[in-house]
Amino acid sequence: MGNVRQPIKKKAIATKEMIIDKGFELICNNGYHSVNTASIAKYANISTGNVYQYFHDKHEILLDGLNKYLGSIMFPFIEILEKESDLKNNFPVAIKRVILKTIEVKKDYKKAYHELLSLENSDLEVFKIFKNKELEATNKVNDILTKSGYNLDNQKQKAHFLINIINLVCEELNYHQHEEFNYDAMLNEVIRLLMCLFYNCPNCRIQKNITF
Amino acid sequence: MGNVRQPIKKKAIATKEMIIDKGFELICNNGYHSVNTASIAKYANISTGNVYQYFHDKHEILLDGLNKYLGSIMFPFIEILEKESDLKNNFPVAIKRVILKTIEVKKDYKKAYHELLSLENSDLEVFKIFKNKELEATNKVNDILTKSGYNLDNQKQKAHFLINIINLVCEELNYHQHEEFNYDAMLNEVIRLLMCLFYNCPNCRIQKNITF
Amino acid sequence: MGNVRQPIKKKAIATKEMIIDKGFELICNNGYHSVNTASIAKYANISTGNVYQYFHDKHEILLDGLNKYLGSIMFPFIEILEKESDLKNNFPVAIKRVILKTIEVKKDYKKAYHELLSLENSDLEVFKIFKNKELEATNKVNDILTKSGYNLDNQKQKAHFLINIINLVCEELNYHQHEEFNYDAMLNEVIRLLMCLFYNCPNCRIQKNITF
Amino acid sequence: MGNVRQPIKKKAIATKEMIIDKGFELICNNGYHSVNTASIAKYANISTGNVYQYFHDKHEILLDGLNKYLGSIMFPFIEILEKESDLKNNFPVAIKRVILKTIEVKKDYKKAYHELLSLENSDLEVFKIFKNKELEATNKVNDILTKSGYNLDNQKQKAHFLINIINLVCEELNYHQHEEFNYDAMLNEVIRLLMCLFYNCPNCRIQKNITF
DNA sequence: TATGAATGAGTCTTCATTCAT
DNA sequence: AATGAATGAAGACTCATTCAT
Repeated sequence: MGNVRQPIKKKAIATKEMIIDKGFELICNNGYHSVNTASIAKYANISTGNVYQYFHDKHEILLDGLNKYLGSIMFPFIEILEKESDLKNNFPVAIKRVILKTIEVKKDYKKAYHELLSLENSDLEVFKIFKNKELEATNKVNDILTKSGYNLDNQKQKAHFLINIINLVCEELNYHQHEEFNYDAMLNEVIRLLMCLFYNCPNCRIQKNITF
Repeated sequence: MGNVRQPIKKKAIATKEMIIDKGFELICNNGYHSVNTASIAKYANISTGNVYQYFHDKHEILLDGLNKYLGSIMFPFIEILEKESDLKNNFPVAIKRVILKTIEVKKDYKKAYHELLSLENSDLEVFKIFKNKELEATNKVNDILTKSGYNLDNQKQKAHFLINIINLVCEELNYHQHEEFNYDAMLNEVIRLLMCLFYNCPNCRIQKNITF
Repeated sequence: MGNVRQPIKKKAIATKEMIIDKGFELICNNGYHSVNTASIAKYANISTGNVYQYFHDKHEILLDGLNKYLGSIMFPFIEILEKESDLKNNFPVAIKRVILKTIEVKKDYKKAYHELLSLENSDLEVFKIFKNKELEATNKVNDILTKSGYNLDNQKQKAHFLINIINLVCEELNYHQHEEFNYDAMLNEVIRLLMCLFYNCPNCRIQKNITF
Repeated sequence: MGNVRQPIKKKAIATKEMIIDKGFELICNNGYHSVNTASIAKYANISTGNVYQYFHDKHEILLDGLNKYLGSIMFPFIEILEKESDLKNNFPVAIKRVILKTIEVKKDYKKAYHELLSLENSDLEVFKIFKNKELEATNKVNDILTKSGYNLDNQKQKAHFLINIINLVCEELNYHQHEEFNYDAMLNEVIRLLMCLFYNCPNCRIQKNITF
């Protein structure tokens, strides 16, 4: 594998970014295995060889693209949550709004979403980036919760769980629609569950003492 | 694409099954893209050309393998749950046992699990098989719940949710370990959540009436 | 690097040999680096892919070709020497005849000769094959000498030296002609030297006792 | 192919020499085909494009390097021989010393030696430079012999032969070691041969009159 | 002169599929 | 039905050289 260059001149830096952006776009839309370096070069308006000035191989383009964009594709939820000013006193309404907005944002990422999940599960390095981004997201949510006045046992795990639940719901609603399901009811159930998770529920408190 | 034969003689049927089994095994362990037809043929103890007597193409082997084995790989949970005799009166303990057993079973499927998730997200036909199997699983769980004496609102959705949550937890515990998390606490939280989902919780009942 | 097949059917065995023969011929005539697998395939009247059924890569074709042909290209001398019936009693005349015949045979290998020497010096595996063939040749010459009635000190080294000297002369006369040299005289000098090497020369016997 | 500049300013001359030196060093150590112009430029501390200010192509760097350094790599023997003051009266001891010193010097050139031999045999222009340098060396040795008081028939050819034999021995001892050979005996045989070549040997004188 | 970015033809290699027997 | 040989299109990557600044 040849050496790669660090772009120095302005135009070259732009070229490198262009390769990441266009390459990642193609990969997300058409699938990593269906995209070849020639098409990336063409789409980025450069020659094939130029790709290899800045990247060891096609894979590296993918990884750079993931590091640049994965957060906003997989966890747009964070940014949306950050804008909720009165989360603690208004949890169910706020969280429902957040979920619905997240679903909307994720609608644009349908193809990318599937392709990236596919890569996460077939490529160890991609998997690691996912884990890192997920951890980052968890920490951010935890911070938001703390800033919003929460101070819970196992709060970080709960933040993690929140993220996973939201993503699950978004997947269900955006990509996995089973026609016979009543998704509105499901959404309310989910919010009820999250209430149990984030608020002291006397019933649940009792259950806590049950050893299982 | 040549025509394929429907095997009639016993030996031919056995050959076809052998191709499915060995091919699917190789795909699960090494990845669909890394396995070529020559190695499948070799592993199945037949000649390369003979594969195409029974299958239009490599892809068909995958699909047949999925139809045959996907259920037991992705939803071993069902079989385990079926054996719990006293689910309703003993939910938290029973469900914890079920989860732990499921985790154990899934440990053996680590490679297959990732590869199949990868294919689910990159291959529409695989995706459809997943959806079918998931629906089947949901219906079975719903039946089990009914037989166990449950009669809940949105029971099917809840069954669906139960499956998703279990799978999420198994993934977390088997494949996605973040070192800093306390997985024991997380497991208990999950069970608490499932209690909220399957039992009337006064606190939650109140919340139900909140419009969000 | 993919797996290779052992040809089983007659035609396939012929195909493999054809690849070795035609590939080696092209390499010898045009140079290893100038020959590509496509041209080998074309010259052997097969498809590019078929080359890789029997060889891991281009390099393996070279090595197989060397093992098959290097001996007769580099050491045709042996076969020629074998035919001399009265070597011991007629050494100078016989050895001159052998040298001249060897030169004639080697004239046909001019291109091959240079290319192979080039590869010997740039490719460790080729180098090793050269060494093996050279040792083989040395042993054969040693046997011929013994059969011809020689029984000398360090006879094997002398055989080795004989080969090297012959090759040197052939190179000089066939490929390295400096116009200003009198090659006929040189040839006679060489034969004189070989006499010194293979016969008891009183003068030299004295020198033997000199410690240097 | 663009035109090249003849460097006039001191710095430019230094740059050109740097390219030759560093380029030739890389080629000798890593092989002509494995070294690319980018790495030569980098190693010479200039930019890629700048190489082409001084050289038409990569090949020209090689040729310039050869013209500059080939003599001292291939024929260090000359310089060593030049220092022997009493060659004629002390031939066997002197020549043995010369050979051993030459072997020592050549030990440092192992990689270069092979690479250059490889190029000699694959590149006609390189071949020509080799021939020129060899002729130069022959003439120098001839001069040394004359100055040392020799006045032999075919003295130039003998000088040429001397060089070739020395190189052969050095190769054998430095690079081609066959474990089963007794190299000390071989060295003595070689010196004995050279005695036959450079001194009137009565036995051999007789043989001279044999017509073969 | 010098820089480093850009070019694009060329090469090896893979593999699903088809063919001949 | 079965074998294993053959096909050939396609893709990743290299690198000497030229270009724009």
